[in-house]
Amino acid sequence: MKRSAPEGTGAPANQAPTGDTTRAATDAHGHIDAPAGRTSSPGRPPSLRDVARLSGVTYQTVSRVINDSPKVRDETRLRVLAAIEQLGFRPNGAARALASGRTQVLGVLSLGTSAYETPSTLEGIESAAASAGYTVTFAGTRAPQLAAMRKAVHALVDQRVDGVILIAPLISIDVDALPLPPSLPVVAVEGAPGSRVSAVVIDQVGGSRAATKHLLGLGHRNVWHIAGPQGWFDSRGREEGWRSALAEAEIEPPPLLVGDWGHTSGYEAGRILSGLAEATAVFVANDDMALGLLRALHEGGRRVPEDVSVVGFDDLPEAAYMQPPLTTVRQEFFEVGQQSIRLLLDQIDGRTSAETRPVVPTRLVLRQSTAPPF
Amino acid sequence: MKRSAPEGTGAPANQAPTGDTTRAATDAHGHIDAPAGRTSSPGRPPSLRDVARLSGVTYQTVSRVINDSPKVRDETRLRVLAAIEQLGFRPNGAARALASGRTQVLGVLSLGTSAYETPSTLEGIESAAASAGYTVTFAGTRAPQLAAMRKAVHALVDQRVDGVILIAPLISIDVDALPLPPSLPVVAVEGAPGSRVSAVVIDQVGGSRAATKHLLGLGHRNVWHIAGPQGWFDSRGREEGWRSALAEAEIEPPPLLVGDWGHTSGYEAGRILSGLAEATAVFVANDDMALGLLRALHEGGRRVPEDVSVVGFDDLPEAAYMQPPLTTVRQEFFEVGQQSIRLLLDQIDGRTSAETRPVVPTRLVLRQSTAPPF
DNA sequence: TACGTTCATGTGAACGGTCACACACTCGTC
DNA sequence: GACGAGTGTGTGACCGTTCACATGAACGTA
Repeated sequence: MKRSAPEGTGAPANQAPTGDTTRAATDAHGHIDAPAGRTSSPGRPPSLRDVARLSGVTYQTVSRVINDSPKVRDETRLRVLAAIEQLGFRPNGAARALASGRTQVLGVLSLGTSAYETPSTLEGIESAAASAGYTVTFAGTRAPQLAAMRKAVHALVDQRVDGVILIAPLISIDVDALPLPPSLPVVAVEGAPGSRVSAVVIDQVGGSRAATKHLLGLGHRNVWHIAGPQGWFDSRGREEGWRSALAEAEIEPPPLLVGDWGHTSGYEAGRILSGLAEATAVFVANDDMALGLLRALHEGGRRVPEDVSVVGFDDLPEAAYMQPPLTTVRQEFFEVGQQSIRLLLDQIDGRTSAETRPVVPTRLVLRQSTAPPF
Repeated sequence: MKRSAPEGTGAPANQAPTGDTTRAATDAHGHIDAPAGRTSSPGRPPSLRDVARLSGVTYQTVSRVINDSPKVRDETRLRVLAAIEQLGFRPNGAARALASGRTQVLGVLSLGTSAYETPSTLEGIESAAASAGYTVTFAGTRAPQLAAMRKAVHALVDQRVDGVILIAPLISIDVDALPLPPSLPVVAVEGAPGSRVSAVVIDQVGGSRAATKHLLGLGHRNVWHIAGPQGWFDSRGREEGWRSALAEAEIEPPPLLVGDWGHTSGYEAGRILSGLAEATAVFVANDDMALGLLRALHEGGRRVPEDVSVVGFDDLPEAAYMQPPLTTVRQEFFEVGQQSIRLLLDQIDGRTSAETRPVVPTRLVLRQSTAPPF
């Protein structure tokens, strides 16, 4: 029933491509047509062949037109474009992909999208991809279990995406264990160093050093740190920056507090710190935890910045409106997204990019949550 | 270069259909090859035919196996599965889509993804879609201009997605003006009432009424409102709920303040309200603006909730950690995502869902930003 | 013994494009 | 006046599946 033979359109094949303007005019479909719609389709959307038939050329010529081939006479092109418009023709991506071997789709593999950073990075990815003519598909996993990740990879591979961006900032994720075809271009965001994939990294260490040194420079004798969960590249980098700045000042680091990125864990760390009179400066691994800390400090009767100075990391939009406005380290997530696409397209197009591991800078944004001690 | 004739296998054009088991056995390239990987592929990923050849059946049988057809002998199935495993075969989605007419991909059309609500909804969409065997593709626009939206729609249509979820809470967006094929299932999240698409809506009005009545119930003589930008369904619904609650109490609504959802606009509205002694209760259209308001009130020396009561909308994760913890109206974004997928799948599978316009409830979450006046 | 059934597998034709090449024309050139 | 070089357009094969149907073997049953 589906596969019916092409059948008597009644129109004899025209030999002279007259390009008759009169015809074009009379047939101008600019008029307000019946409410039903412009394409009186029998069911299946129009194909190259339908357009070809209507405009009196072969499907190949139509193909040339939709691909902007220069080898088409202007007159012909116009005729074809009119037919395309009239029929509401849109090329079939699946057929294209099958024939050409390229899908013009990029895959993003991530571990959940509710954190602020991910969607923001995604925006960068999406916009950069779009301007290069690519669409973006997501395959998420909430759990960083290998099995789930494999499944997500399969979804992408089955779709034959032209490239993959891997947002998997967990140290435990072994990129090489993922069932990615060796020929598939891959770019990792944060992490997976040493493996075959190139990566975009954020200058975590630099930002953390700047934050810690800022507090030290204010005159604090020591700086406490609320770290992110173990196993994250981000946590590690930030802790490292903090340690290195302290080491440089020859200060023995105080005990490390560890959170899980969430507000609550920052709050809990804050309960502990509230009781410690010597804790006059705290560098928190992200703004969310910093918010929790701020609240705990407030409840504990310790004023910020008079009694305790706080520096966060991320520069979320709300950081400027916290109580007090939070001094923090800004990360350019959008740029991360853009850069990762750039890198990926380089791989796809066989360009050998000079830098395989671009570092996106961070910068300290001073607001009102820090002050000299006393 | 790509289309090289099948060559140098030494095998003369075989007249016997490929299913020759003997040949398959001798020619089995399944031998343990160099550590490089399991598939000694010449370039192109393995296809049904490759698997068929290796396992001594026809491509059709392999097709049956990967589609779990019951009409395959167990022994055969095992043999095929082994070959699939050995070759690392993965079905080609494009070819599948072309032949079957279904892509198993759902499209999401939105206007940017950095707001909290969108990614959260997206998560719901993604997880529900995944468990139904669908992948999700995004087509974003930052600008709600029709031209940009059309382009995004085209990206989805060209991909031949099986259905579309439209996140476009702007009243001005005319769904029917989008170049969506009439046969394509579409579900809108919030809005676009009256058009051919079904929609998932959030009980904005109910939530707002609850918020306003709560403030009134506390003894406030009046309730001010900081609304979202004009042109959003959300803004409208929240304003409506507020108005209706006031009307019910026979209170003349105070002048409306209008923001743009951002922290800053809430802050600015707050500067105004700080100077107004009679403004003892404020219902803000979202938590972000509420945060700005809180900050402005603090700077203006007005205590919350002692001098001014504040209720927000959304229940962002940070609401509980604001200063003071914010009483707000909770929206279940994740559920919105799930519901929209459910509705969409109903359309795709031709199920006639009982409800075409499910309403996701909201609920007032009491915290510490409200109190009786004085 | 012949014969319809059932189960397992094979066959050929789509699906809607792209690719490499072949085929007319129309020129300018010697 | 035949010839090589563009142009623009057509032709056939192929991409990797699914679909509808054909075929063949094993099995009762008349």
